[in-house]
Parts: sequence; C-alpha cells; structure tokens
Amino acid sequence: MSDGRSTSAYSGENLLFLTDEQLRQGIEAMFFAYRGFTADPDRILADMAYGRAHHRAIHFIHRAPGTTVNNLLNILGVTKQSLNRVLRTLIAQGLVISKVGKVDKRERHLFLTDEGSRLEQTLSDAQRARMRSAFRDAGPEAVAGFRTVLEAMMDTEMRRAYTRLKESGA
Amino acid sequence: MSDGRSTSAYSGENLLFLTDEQLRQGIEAMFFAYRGFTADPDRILADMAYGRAHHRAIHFIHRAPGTTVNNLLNILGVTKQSLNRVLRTLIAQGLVISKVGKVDKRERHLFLTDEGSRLEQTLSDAQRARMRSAFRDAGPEAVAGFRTVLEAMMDTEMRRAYTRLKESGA
DNA sequence: GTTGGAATGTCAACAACACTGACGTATACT
DNA sequence: AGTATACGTCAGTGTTGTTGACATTCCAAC
Repeated sequence: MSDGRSTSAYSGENLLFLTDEQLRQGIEAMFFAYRGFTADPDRILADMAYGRAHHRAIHFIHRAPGTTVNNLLNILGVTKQSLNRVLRTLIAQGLVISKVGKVDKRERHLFLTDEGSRLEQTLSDAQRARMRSAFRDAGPEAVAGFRTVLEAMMDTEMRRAYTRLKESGA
Repeated sequence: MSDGRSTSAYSGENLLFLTDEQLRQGIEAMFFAYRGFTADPDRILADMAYGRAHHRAIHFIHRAPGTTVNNLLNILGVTKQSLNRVLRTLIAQGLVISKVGKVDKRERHLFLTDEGSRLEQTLSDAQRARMRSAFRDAGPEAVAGFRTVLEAMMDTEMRRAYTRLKESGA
C-alpha cells in the first residue's frame, strides 16, 4: 500500500480519479446499482405480505442463527420498535422462531424455520444471481476493487459488523 | 475483455471469486456501504423537513437543469405521484421552480433556485467527502473496479440513464 | 375544425416502514 | 433491595412509496 505502480501509483501526480466529476459519477453509480441490487428480491416479496425489511431480517438470521434481538438491532441499524414489527409478523407466519436464552433468560435467540429457510433461499438465489452475473462480467480484479471501495465507504461501526460476519463465514 | 491476463484471467480456472460465500460478502458489503453512503446527507436533511427523496430530486435537477417531470421520473424510478409530492414541497419552499414548457405546454421544466442550489451544494459536499475519502483510501485501480462492478449490477434501463448522465457531464 | 386518444402533470387516500416517547415485565448484577 | 439490561408493546408522527381519479394539452384521424 505504499510502493510503486500496482497498488497505489497516485502519490502526488495521478489524482484525476478524485475530481468532483469522478466522485459524482461514483455517487450516481452507487444509486443506480443499489436499485438493481434490491430489485429482484423486492419483486419476489411484493407478491407476499413482506417487504425489504423482512428480507434483511431473514438474511441476517440465516447468517447468524441464534442471534439475539439486540445483536440484530445493531446490525440492521433500526429501532427495536421497527424491528419488532417485522419480527412479530415473521414469527406469526411461522418463518422465524424465538427461543428464550439458556444462560440469560432475558435474551431471545432467533432462528429460521424450514419455511423461513426456504424463503431465504429463494430471495438470496435471486440476489446472488445478479451479483454473480455482475461479478463474472467485471472479473476478479474489478471485484476486489469493488469490495475495497465499499469497505472504505462504511461507517467504522458498520465495518466492524461486516468484518465480523465475513470472518465468521469463511 | 477477452484476452489474457489483466482484464479477465479467469477463463476456466480462477473462478473462486464466484463462490456463494464471495457473493454473500459482496451482498453484505453493498448493504453496509449503502448505509454509509446515505448517512451524511440523511443527517443534514433530518433537521429540515426533507428526506432522501428530496435529496435525489435535487441532485438530478442540479445535474440536468430544465429536465421535465417525466424525465426525472424515469431516472428516479418512482411513480409520478410520489415524485410530485416531493416536488410540491420543494417548490412551495422555494428551492425549485417549475416552468411550463414552451414547445409543449404539458411539460414542466425544473430548475433549482439559488436556495435550492445552496442546499444541493451542502448535501453533495457531504456525500462527496465520504466518497473522496473512500476513493483515496482504496486507490485508482480499486475505484475502476468498483465502477465496473456497479455498472454491471444495474438494470439495462438504469445503465442507459447512468451512461447518458455520465457522458453529458464529461 | 372537431373529436378521441395519448401524454403530462396534479390531487387525494392509503400502506409500508422508519422514528420518538413512554411504559411494562422479566431477568441479571451488585 | 435497588439498579441496569433485554425485550416487547402501545400510541403518535413523518417520509416515501403505491393506486385511483382527474385536468390539461397535444396530435392525428376523420
């Protein structure tokens, strides 16, 4: 990260990628791409009684089975009232179960039911298909750059959450 | 896009960047990064009576002054009723003016007022600051990859809109 | 030149999902 | 016993999306 050409050849001369115009293009790319990113799951969910908030909850419960409500709250960055509304419907519909903690009975640990897992699979298949197509078109080096920039764009707190998840799944 | 090493050295052997685990990390990176991406403007807007939708409208009116409502609609991908509510408040607060079209009187052409421009500046300064910091940390090659993947992730329709904007601003 | 359909934009009502604030209950810690 | 933590819930509000109904304007067929 400090030597010659390949990793950072911009110490002083090559800063054209930091012009306002380039930044603006990055901003707009982010906007349009995020729309594509959520489009497929949104389409699937529109037919059911669920929305994007349900998708997010299901995704992270799948990722970290047995996670507590509080943990999920931190990851999703919403209020407990907002999350609770979502969880209530998911539990009522039998997609998620909430188990009282064994060591700390105040905590509720969240799991997907079989039906919840099926929905998660459907949603993530759709989202992964687009991501896979984009990754394949762009190639491995572009993907590495993509990830590097996104990580640099996160709040430090979110980056920690992201890293923790990333490492737990490797 | 079809030759040897540098652009796509993955024809058949090097597909590890397309595993489900890698895709999942990409999805989560996108989720967390988008939160950071919108965080700064959101904070500024929270104090006023405006939200993210107002920001988007202001951004694209600034980008393409004199654009019609219909054009803006296609870019933003929302219903005209939804956009109209936002525009109504922006016009009422004197941030945007709407001029009846000269050749086609059904059309309304949209412009930022001085005050609207000031708000746009404030918002985009905040957003660009984060983007600049992320770009600088990541370096030019990563930024190129970032842009490549994002473009590949867009719907074709959105990619057209993005490209049109990109070229008009160069 | 009138008429009918398409395009453009506006108003109204409703749903989803976020927020704040306040409160209640159960459990844990000291 | 008293305080803090984890979770759930009720009530109210704001932003942003939706559909439906409607007015205005343009254009092309007649």
